[in-house]
Order: sequence, then C-alpha cells, then structure tokens
Amino acid sequence: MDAFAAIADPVRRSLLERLASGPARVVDLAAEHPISRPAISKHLRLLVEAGLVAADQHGRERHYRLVRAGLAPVRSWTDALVRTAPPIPASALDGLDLEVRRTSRDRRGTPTPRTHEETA
Amino acid sequence: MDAFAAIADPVRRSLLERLASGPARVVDLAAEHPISRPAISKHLRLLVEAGLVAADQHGRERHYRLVRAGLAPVRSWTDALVRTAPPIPASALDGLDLEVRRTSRDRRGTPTPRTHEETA
DNA sequence: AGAATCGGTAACCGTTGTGTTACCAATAGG
DNA sequence: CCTATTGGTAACACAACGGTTACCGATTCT
Repeated sequence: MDAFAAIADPVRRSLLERLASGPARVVDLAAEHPISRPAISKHLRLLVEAGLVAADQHGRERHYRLVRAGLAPVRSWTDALVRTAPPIPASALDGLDLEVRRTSRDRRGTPTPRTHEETA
Repeated sequence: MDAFAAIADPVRRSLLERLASGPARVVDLAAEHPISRPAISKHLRLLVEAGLVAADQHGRERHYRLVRAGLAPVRSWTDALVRTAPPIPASALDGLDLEVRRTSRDRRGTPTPRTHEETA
C-alpha cells in the first residue's frame, strides 16, 4: 500500500497524528482508540509498509514512531498539481482576440481552458 | 468522499493530473484511459463530491475542470504533520542528563521520543 | 517455575470500492 | 426527421478493506 492509500483512512491519520507527538506501543495506541488491538496492529503494518512509520524493538515491546519523510510523495504530488496554475503572461495574450473568435467553433475536443474563476 | 480518499486511487490521480493541463469531457478522459466511460464518470462524480473537480455544462457536453483549492485539506494536514518536528532548543536540555538517567527505567508507557535519525 | 503482559497472525464476516454491460434521456447535426 | 454523440445511471460481479474473536509465541516479573 502506498502513502496515498495509507492516509485515506481516518484511523490511520489519527495514528499518525498521535505518533507525531512521540513514539508509542500498540497497547498505548489501542487504549486511545475505540477499536481493538489487532485492528491497530494491522493499520500499523500498513503504515510501516507505506514508509510512514517505523518500529524499534525493545525486548518484548515495540515502539512505533512517525517517519515524516514518508509523506514526501504526497507532498510533492499535491505541490505539483497546485503549481500547474497556467503562467500565461498577459503579454502573450496580445492580439489573440481575433484568433479565438475564428476557431471558437472548430476545436470541439479541446475546449479553451479556464484561466480565471475556480482554476485558482 | 473526502479529498484524502479521493486521491488514494491511482486512476483518480491520473484524472486530476490530466485536468491540470486544461478542462476535458468524459469521452476525452475515457479515450485516454484503459477503463470504460461509466467508470470514468463514477470517478468524476466522486471527485466533484470531494471538491477537487467542477463541471461546466455546454449544451449536451460537460467540461470538467480541476479545482485546485480542493487539495487544501490534504496540504494543510501533511504540512502540520511534517512541521511537528520537535523544536526543543539545545538550551532546554541543559542539566537534563542526570534527570534522564534517574527515570530511564520508570516511564515505561511513554518512551523517550526520538529527536534524531528517521524522525526527520 | 508460573503468571502476566506485549504483540503478531489466522480465520471469518459484513461493507465498500471498482470495474463491467445494458439502457436511457438529451442535444447536435445531416 | 432521423441518426449519432454525449453522458448519466442501474444492476451486477468480484476484490479489497476494516473490523471482530481466538490463539499463539516471546519476554518480563514475582
């Protein structure tokens, strides 16, 4: 499971938020959540597999900790999407008015992209 | 469906990436993907519901466009998690060495948080 | 040694998600 | 007017998800 699917579950996000304040054991996390310990254990296994969490073994105890670097794929992807705002300097639009009018009925498959409104 | 679950699916991420380069119709998106048109349609419905996409009706055609603001929840959440790196100025650690040694075996439920290594 | 704690895993089950095909309404075009 | 295109939706099949209980091994403490 990748990081995107990992953070899709509210329980797992809650676990990550908890681990952000310091490592914890499975029993600790289970005590702080309304679901059973095996359920927590399974979520943690997915989070480890996704690279968002790591575990340190101390005798019979296992201390899970947050691996912030695992969020890098999510951050870079969202950043890339948000940053694709069309640059298009106003100078490039000079004298385009007549051209747009001529082709307004031809290019059906590729409608003119919005450059204002909710494109922000 | 919220934005987190929306971007968990690879197909939907692909759709969002495509819409980042300009609006498109369902048939266009279906032609660019290996799945059927109804499947695309259902994904788009979820994306609209998640606030990541909006549609403009033009006669019988429907032009879907990316709504970048819909990613705000994901960005703010990931930012918050990453930014929880323990500040802890070095000055606050002065004279703590003796204290730590005294309690190292007592505080079992709340182990000492990592402040180095993969915590980054 | 014996009891208790920690924690993983197997087996099972209901729900949800993702795809398909088939069908339908609405609009555009010859 | 008739046909083609666009696109939503219903019905269905199958896989995956998220939870439970039961059971197990390993370690720690008395």
